[in-house]
Amino acid sequence: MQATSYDSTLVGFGFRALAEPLRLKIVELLRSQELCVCELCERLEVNQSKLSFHLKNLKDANLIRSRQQGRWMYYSLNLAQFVVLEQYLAEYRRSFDILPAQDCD
Amino acid sequence: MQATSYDSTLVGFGFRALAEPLRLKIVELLRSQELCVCELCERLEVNQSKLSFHLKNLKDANLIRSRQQGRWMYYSLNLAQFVVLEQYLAEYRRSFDILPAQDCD
DNA sequence: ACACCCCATCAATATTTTTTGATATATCAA
DNA sequence: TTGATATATCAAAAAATATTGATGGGGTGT
Repeated sequence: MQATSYDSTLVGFGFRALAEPLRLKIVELLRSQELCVCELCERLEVNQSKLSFHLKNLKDANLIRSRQQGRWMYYSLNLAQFVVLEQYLAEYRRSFDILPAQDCD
Repeated sequence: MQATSYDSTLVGFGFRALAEPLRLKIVELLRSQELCVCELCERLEVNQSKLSFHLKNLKDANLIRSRQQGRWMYYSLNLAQFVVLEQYLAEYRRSFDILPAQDCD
């Protein structure tokens, strides 16, 4: 891929974060609304510890942000990072110049 | 996410396939050229068995295609599936209407 | 036919990731 | 302060994924 500014490692972390079904559900829920952990627990029907693990994973991948308010922790999407991933993939769309393989023998 | 036509499961498989560093390297190599397994082996400096495992994974995710010619197997990108993933992410870019959380207490 | 080569697959092992349950921390309310 | 609640973290177990080395199928050339 030609010289670009993104960090391929971070992109990898992003895809890895989205690779888990529960985490994909989390971001899909957050797409319409910021939510607190307890709300996510209920809607996804998972225990709090498991949810916390996956939220941390998404946060490490920079896909979500957290905001504490009193006892509650609210999570929301970090859309900028979704754009980073989208644009990484968009580079592929522009691959008009893929060469056929050279014969191997 | 509002009603769309893609299969969220397939999208998940796609992200999962791209979540592995070696597989990301593979698709980045294929971006400029169709390549046979032996060529990929050399360039990535991995053994053939390992490569085969990851190629199968990418193929199951519909991200690459294979073409046999004689003894050689040539792999190339399936750009359409990259577009599917890109468009999945593009939906997030359009999330202007994310609501703040309702207070929990 | 034979020998050789490219690649896929398999079984065993190693590694990574996830789940679970327990515990810790921080906040709030009384 | 005390007790209750929300969330994070930790260690151990479980599950999923990846690696390795061996084997086998199919194609090629002799």
